[in-house]
Amino acid sequence: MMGEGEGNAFTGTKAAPDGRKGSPVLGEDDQSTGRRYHIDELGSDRYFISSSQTSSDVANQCSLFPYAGQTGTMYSGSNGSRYSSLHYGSVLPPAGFSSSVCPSRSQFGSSYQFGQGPGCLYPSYPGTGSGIGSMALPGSTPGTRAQVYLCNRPLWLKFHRFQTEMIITKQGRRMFPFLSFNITGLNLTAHYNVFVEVVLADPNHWRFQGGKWVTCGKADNNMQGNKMYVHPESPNTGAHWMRQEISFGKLKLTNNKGANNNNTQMIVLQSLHKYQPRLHIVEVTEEGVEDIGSDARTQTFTFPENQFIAVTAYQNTDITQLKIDHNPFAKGFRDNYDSMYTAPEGDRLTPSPTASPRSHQIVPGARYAMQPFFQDQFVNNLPQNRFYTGERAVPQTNSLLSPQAEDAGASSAQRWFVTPVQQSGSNKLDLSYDQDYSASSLLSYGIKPLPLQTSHALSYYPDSAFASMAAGWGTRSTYQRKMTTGLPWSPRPSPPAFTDDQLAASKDKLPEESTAASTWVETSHSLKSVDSTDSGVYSMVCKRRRMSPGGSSTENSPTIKCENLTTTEEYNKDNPKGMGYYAFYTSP
DNA sequence: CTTTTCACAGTCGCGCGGATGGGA
DNA sequence: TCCCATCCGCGCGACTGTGAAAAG
Repeated sequence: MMGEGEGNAFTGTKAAPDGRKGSPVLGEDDQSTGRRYHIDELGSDRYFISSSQTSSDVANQCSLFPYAGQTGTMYSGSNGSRYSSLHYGSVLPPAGFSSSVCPSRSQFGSSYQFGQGPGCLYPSYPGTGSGIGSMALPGSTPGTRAQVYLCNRPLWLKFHRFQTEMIITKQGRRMFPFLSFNITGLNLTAHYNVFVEVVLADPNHWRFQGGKWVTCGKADNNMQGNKMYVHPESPNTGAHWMRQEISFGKLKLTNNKGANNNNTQMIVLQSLHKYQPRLHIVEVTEEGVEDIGSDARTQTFTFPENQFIAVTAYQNTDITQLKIDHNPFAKGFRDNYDSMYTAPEGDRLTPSPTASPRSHQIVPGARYAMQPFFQDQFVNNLPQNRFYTGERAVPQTNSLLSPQAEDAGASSAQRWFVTPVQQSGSNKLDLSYDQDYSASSLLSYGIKPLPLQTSHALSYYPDSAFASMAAGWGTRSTYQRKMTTGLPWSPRPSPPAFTDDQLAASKDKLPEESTAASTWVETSHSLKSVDSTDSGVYSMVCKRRRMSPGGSSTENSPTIKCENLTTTEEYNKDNPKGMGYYAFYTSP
């Protein structure tokens, strides 16, 4: 829980000098540490921010993670953009948590509804921290401190870069990306309810204007309706929750206030408002009854990259394209589904990496071996007929980028040029991964330990070597290889199970990961620059979709390559030691 | 003019029923 | 011949974004 003062600190840290909306989360997210990229479908990409359980020095944790020092309120900036409240390693006032953020079930009615009723929209944000901090609530004993991994985090980040939009309909629309978590640190035999709550992320009403999201008046804080979605498997034991991914793929969003109370599968939202999903884990009795007064048994986790604006129709074509590219249900809207990868090299819509002047800078395959596949392959895989021709002059993306991001410019590409040494390191990454999740885990997901990787192949179709993962990250690879892949949103366990040994091993690794994470943070500046640059490029490239093929031009190729380079690097940067596939938020 | 609603086409997963093959 | 398990194809429903029309 954060104090109000923490909010200031957060603002000061993140505020953009030019007054634009800063990058409250993106930049830092990308710097996430301890991220281990998992060879799996997209749903298996996880992120965690860990407060090392082996360390009692909470303060130290701040330096270990990208969000370090990002304590703050839900939103503190005048423009409402500074709402992320992250406080790793923050020492939170227990009082604030227990009463307003982590109400027992009996308190649920009001506490979990905040944001709905008049006058209760944000009160808890600045004052108590409202649980928006990506951490569990204090009060839980060290032995029961949970850690929550955000699955498919890279995908969330992709959307977040353009300001995620979620369609809401009267009959309810599923989220995509959907919320999926892995939980560790629970008591194996204790029972828990796991549920998601969606709260307003800021007090503003938003509208899409001039190619970007801008605030437009105040949010309607009178919105009634269900804001909570209890996982259908609740209640269940800690062992059960930790055994597999906890997916909320069936959670639906609606704007139908009348169909809310009866339908626990739907969360009622208001269009053009920004929301923040939160995960709650509540320890309950075996019968599923929450122990009233046991506030400490509730833990709340918030991932800022999960924020989204509810819309009845997509506003940003970038988001639309990302949805189409990654949502299996939208496969029918993908362009050149069959043709683009079956065409000869020269005829391929997607430019060959070797044809790009900058292709030599593309990160060699070895480095991509484990991670890059998860990230942004969609860009270089996009058919050229999607390339943006400048219809929108103001890339909305920029509004999400940190200011320094725009400084780095082209140099960022070279900064992330991968050397053979790095390639070697990536091989270690493979080992690292195997250690963490075992080779059997890899195999269970259909991942070949592969010899992949010439730089060419990897940079061009980086995800092709990992078809299952590609299903989520580079759906194009699916086209290319015509491989049957698991749905990216499949709730199947990943890793298959957390054995006690694995959990223990995971914990043991935390300090090491944290160390690596710290190193990464130091270089975050340049990384952010990379992100910024490529985001801008992407905005230009993919602003419009479904352009006539004749409108495309291979002149875009260099730009594409640049995007490819930077984006892939973006998700490599934090993984110098091959850790980082899994990152998690944990209670302090 | 902006926002919402609706019908639509395409894809996918699931369940059902029939066909097939092996064993008792 | 019967029983059971497995495989395959079909149909249905769920799901998606699109684009036009309606509503405000």
